[in-house]
Amino acid sequence: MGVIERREREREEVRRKILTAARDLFASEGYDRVTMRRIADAIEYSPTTIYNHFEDKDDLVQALCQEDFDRLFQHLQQTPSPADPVEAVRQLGLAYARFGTSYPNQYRFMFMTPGKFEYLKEDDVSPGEQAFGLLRAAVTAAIEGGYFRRGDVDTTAQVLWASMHGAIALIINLQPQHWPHAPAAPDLVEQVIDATIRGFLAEQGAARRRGR
Amino acid sequence: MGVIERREREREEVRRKILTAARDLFASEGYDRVTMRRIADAIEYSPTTIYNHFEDKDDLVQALCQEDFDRLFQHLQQTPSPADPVEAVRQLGLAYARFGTSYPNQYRFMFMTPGKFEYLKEDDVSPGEQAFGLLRAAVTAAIEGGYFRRGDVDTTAQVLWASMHGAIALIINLQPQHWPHAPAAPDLVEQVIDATIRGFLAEQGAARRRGR
DNA sequence: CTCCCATACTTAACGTTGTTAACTCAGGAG
DNA sequence: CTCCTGAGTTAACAACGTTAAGTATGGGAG
Repeated sequence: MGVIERREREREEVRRKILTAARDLFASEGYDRVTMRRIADAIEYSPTTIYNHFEDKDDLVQALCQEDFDRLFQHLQQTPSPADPVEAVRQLGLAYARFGTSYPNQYRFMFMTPGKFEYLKEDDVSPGEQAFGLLRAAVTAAIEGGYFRRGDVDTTAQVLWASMHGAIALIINLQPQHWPHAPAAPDLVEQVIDATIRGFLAEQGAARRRGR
Repeated sequence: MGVIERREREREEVRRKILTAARDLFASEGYDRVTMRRIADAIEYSPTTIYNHFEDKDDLVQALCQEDFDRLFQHLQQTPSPADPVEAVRQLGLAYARFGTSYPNQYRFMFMTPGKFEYLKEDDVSPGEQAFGLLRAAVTAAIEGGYFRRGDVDTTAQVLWASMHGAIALIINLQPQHWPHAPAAPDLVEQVIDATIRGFLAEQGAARRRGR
């Protein structure tokens, strides 16, 4: 009697349709420019149908966000990790920035919409924390290898995160051509990650890096 | 025949009423939570009246933003500037962060709303550019004094700005208690400015700073 | 086969939003 | 006194998120 399984599969299928349609619209427009009605139009259902699968717009968009965190985690995990711990941190930062600038609308919603982080408490290990864990691990390696100055791992990781976030946020929010004396976008990202890394180098690490 | 002057004065008065009412609501709630009707209620005029003074909601909120940039500039200008150029940069960064975390809604709108920067081109020297000019000047002094490594002034200033912006953005958008292993808010700000400054110190500057 | 009912979906509506067309009406100009 | 400018209001529009009420479809029970 696989009827209930089939039903569930069909239900999941509609849910997927909604999610992908919403993601497409979302990726090209912003949060408030995407309306429930337009999502419904895109999948050729009535607007009310969406409410059979999601509590409200916030719920829908949070489900989307959940998946995006997973994508981010996978994106970071797939970047090759060089043997040099400092270079590994650098590559991780660049990959993070690549994600943010490539999918500005998703990034905006993930990290720049106030009060959207509650669901992080739901799972014990959310994708968001997993992603942060990658950075944490890289920083730990850099500290223990003597490249980074000794200090709190979490704080160091957070500072790196905050700096990169700032670069990404500026780039995707204010069109660079409008602010004073802007360097090209990828340039800013590299300058920020390099400067922040330099700020954490131990004397020994700095010497080693100079010698290469 | 001062009648037209009086009329103009009255008109300006209503305009001011709108602006201050909008600012109050705006400061306590977000951009989209403040409606034209509520602003109108607050000043005891009909909603349509606002449209006699401002093109639309964006125009109103941009006028508000204009003023906020001016406030930011004055806030930065009023912070005491120590003789040590590095310390001056540091204090400037901290003052900037204080502004951002004290007025999160204004800050959000100034720097985190996409495509709101067009008006920067209107004036030759906008308050935004003036504020950036302060940072630029401080950085120039630090470089010319031999404290900061030689390099493009604008790029260095932008990196400092981006880093601080990242710290502020994280703090005011995601409530810190929700992210993993968060340091206290002012701590993060200090850690970020210190790390970034260290990243720009010339060897000579680092030595001088160590010796104090 | 028939009745029934759960479930997926739609239609139609409500209240709220930004915005505008059409008006009222006071008061100085001629 | 008449006219006209312009600030302000009323009433409405379309679009939004959301919901109550209704329709159909299709498998299980008698």
